[in-house]
This record gives sequence, C-alpha cells and structure tokens, in this order.
Amino acid sequence: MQRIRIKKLLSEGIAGQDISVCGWVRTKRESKGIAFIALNDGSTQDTLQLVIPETSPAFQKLSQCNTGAAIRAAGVLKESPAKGQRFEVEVVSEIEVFGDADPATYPLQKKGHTLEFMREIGHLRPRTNTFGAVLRVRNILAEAVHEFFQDRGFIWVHTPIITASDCEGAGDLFTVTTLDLEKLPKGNGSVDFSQDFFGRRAFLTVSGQLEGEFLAMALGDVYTFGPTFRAENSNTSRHLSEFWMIEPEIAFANLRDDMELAGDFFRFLCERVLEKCESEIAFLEKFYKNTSIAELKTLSEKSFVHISYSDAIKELERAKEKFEFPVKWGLDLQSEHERYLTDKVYNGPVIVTDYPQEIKAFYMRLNDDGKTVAAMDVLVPKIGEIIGGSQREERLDVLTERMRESGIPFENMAWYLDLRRYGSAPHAGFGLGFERLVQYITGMQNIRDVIPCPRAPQTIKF
RNA sequence: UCCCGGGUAGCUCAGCCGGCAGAGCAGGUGGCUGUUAACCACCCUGUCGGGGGUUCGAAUCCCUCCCCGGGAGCCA
Repeated sequence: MQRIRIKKLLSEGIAGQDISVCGWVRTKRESKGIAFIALNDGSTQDTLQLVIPETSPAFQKLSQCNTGAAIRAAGVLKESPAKGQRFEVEVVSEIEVFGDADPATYPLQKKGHTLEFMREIGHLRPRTNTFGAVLRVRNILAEAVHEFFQDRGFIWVHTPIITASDCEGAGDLFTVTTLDLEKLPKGNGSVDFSQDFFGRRAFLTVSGQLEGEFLAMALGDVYTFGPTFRAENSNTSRHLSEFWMIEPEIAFANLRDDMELAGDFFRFLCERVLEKCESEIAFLEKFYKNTSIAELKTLSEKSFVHISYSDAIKELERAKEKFEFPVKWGLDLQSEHERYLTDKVYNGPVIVTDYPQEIKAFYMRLNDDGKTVAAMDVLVPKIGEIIGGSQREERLDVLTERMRESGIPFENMAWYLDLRRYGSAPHAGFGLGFERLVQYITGMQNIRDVIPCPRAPQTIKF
C-alpha cells in the first residue's frame, strides 16, 4: 500500500479507507488495553492520532515506538470519537519500525525545549513543532515571492555569487581564493592576487543590485532571489553571515513606484501565509505570542505609513522619550529611534524616505533639493530595517560626481557608468532580507531560528 | 568589536553573606478500557563550564580562559 502524507490524509481522507502512513513518533500514551501515538511526517503542523488496541499485532511493537522513532503504520481511517482531531487511524495490522530512538539519549522528549537548546542540536530541531512551523512558513514565503513577481511579468535573474566588485560598500566581504594559504604569493608586501584563480581578488557577493541594474536596463523588470554573504563581525539576533535576499529592479520607475511595489509585495506575502499556513501561525501564536493571525490580517490589508527622513527627525525631536543617541538632521537614525517610530508612533511598518545623501550609498538618486537622495527604508517593529531601496542615479554627470565625493574607485566601475552612457533610464529597486521577513511573519525573535543552518561568526557547526 | 547577564542532573532552574548537591519536567518500573505535552505511585540521574588562587573547608569569594544569551554598532 502506498504511503499517504498526513496533510493530504487530514484534508482529503474518507472514513473507512485503508491507509498506510509513515512518520516520526511525537508522543505515545499507553493505557490498559489501548495505546495512542501522535505521528508527524513534516507535511503539516498537525499530528495524526494512531489508535492501537491490545488485539492488534502492533501492540507488541509499542516498546520501540518511543518519541523520535520512525515508523510505518497501516490501518483504517476513522472519524475520531474523541475531541482534539477529526480523523484518527485505528492500527489493525502491524507497525513497522524503521528506526527507534533510545529515550535515554534522544535529546527531544515530549516537553518544552528552549530555542537556545535547540540551536545546539541543529540537525534534530527541524523535528520540533516550532521549526516545522517556521520552515513550512519559509517555504510558502519563498514560493509566494516567485508567484508575486512572475504574475507581474518580472524576469528572475541569477546574479553571480562570486564577484570582483568590492565597492558597493555594504559591509565586509569574504574572499574567495584557491591560493595556498600556507605560502601566499607576495608582491610589494601584499598578496599578489594576479596569481589567483580569477587573476584578481574575488569575493562572495554582498548584493546582486549592480548586476540587477544592467539586467533591468535590458529586460525591464527583474528580480533576484539568492544567497548573500557579509563578513561583518555582527553578533545580533537580526544578522547572519549567509542570508537570502530578494532584490527587484524596475526600469522606467521612480521612488514612488518602488515604494508601491514594496508595499504590494509585502501585503501579498502576508496574504499567502494566512491562506496557506494558518495552523503554523496559530501554533506560533499560541506558544510564543509574537505573531498572530489577526496581526497578519491587518498587515495584509494596511498600506505602509510613510514619512520623510526630515519629518521623522521632527517627530523624534517632539518625542518625550529620552534617547541615548542624539537626534539631529544629518545624523543616521539609530535602532532606538527606528523602534520609537514603529512601536510607539505608528505601531506597525513605516517607510522612511529621502535621507541626507551623506549617510546613504553613492548610487542613490540625488533629489532636486541637492541635499537628500531618493532612498527608502522599510522599518518594522522589533526587527528594524527589513527593506532598503532607492531610485538609482541615472545621470552620468551626477553619478560620477557622487562617486568622486564618496571615494569610489572608477577603474572597476566602467561598466556601471556605461549604463548611464548608453540608453540610460530612470530605475529603482530594493533589497528585502528574506530571513528578516520570515522572522517578522513568524515572530521568531532570533534570526538564527528561521534558517536551517545559520551562519554567523564562530557558528558553522550544522 | 563593545556593554550587561548567565553556565549546577538529559532539559528548565533554585542553592551563591563559605560548612553533607536540590526541585520541576524528561527517563525507568508498576497501575489505570479513549488518551490529547494523559493521570496516580515508586525509582534513577551530577567533571556545579575549564584552569589557577584564597581557606581547615569553595557550586558559593578572587583571577583567568572558553561557551551561551540580551543590548549596541555595522546592515538586509
């Protein structure tokens, strides 16, 4: 008999049918003459209740069916006479035990475990309710990202993971090399990368944006969705050294269009999660209380509030709150300032736009005031920046001037300037940190808990 | 990288003004004809993070190193 996934069984099953299910035992409850097993196969948040009467040959196998054991069970699907589940399976024939799990040593027992403890057993934590929920939400979000852009005619482009451009200014880079680290070739005291694999120094990408721009200048609307690497020594609950980023780039568009896209995108993603992950969110709501179906519903319907940087500064100056860092036009917003805006003033996501040019990247389009640039940051409660974007500077003379001011070396940027030389057009885009999105939607407080194998300083075990 | 707070049983934690190492959960055994992180009874569990020092005596005080968490910076 073919195995059926529990998700399918619970939604499409018909009472009376013979079925075969495979999965891992979550809990076992034994009474005189009858036993119950809660079985999970990862396809859904819900467990399937197996009922094993004393008369079943399977009853003899119960001693091996401890929490964590992998089993197959065959029986009859029935409407459950008890509360807690609609269906259950009465196991009339044998249970096959693929692999048992010694309860004396198996770390996951039927009790609550802290997230900190689960981080130490990275290979087993996907078997918990919490990680099952988070990883299924992550999957639905990834699918929804493609659905959103594909439906709007965006082309998914694959920008390189290994790159030579080191001038984007977004944090420290990992070097990629095949040189013998024991005896590095030296020239003028420093390493001679001309002898390296690519003939020059290469890095892991920190952003696909610059490549995304030239693809948008040919294909119109594009997006990337891939891994990104930052070698910053960041030890926080919202930074990873390896994370996934989504970067749409849209041609013939300005900051307004960019903001609208970001808002539509975000709302769509919330909508899909509500539609497809209700039991996952309900579980996370019940156990962690940092997300809720009601909150996601609000997010899926509400437009982002937006405020200019200058107005945000005025708002902060008016605040009764005492800030540790100074509030002054020209200074960057600190975490405490962002949190004040999202948590206290607006109680939800906020887009801050038009920052002073000095505190933003060289490629952002200079506004007519000559002081600010067409930048936007989407800030959300608790996490802070989840999206960073801008309209790009498409005017050759303005761009070269800003590069000069920012000390960007021209030699490796010829191709980037070419885009402004030939058929230049207004364009804009943004970057969304995928794990921060998953974090926000699921309410997980630490970003290391929304990716199977977190990479961070001193952290690469699993 | 900086600032705080931690590290004691498999897990979560109490014990910390020095004096015999504790609880809850998990696990084991037995009981119970339908349980829902079942219930009841009994039982088991220790490199008190590592190293050094003070002391008659250190989980407890001091130094040092390691690890974890929270916050900050950098950013998505």
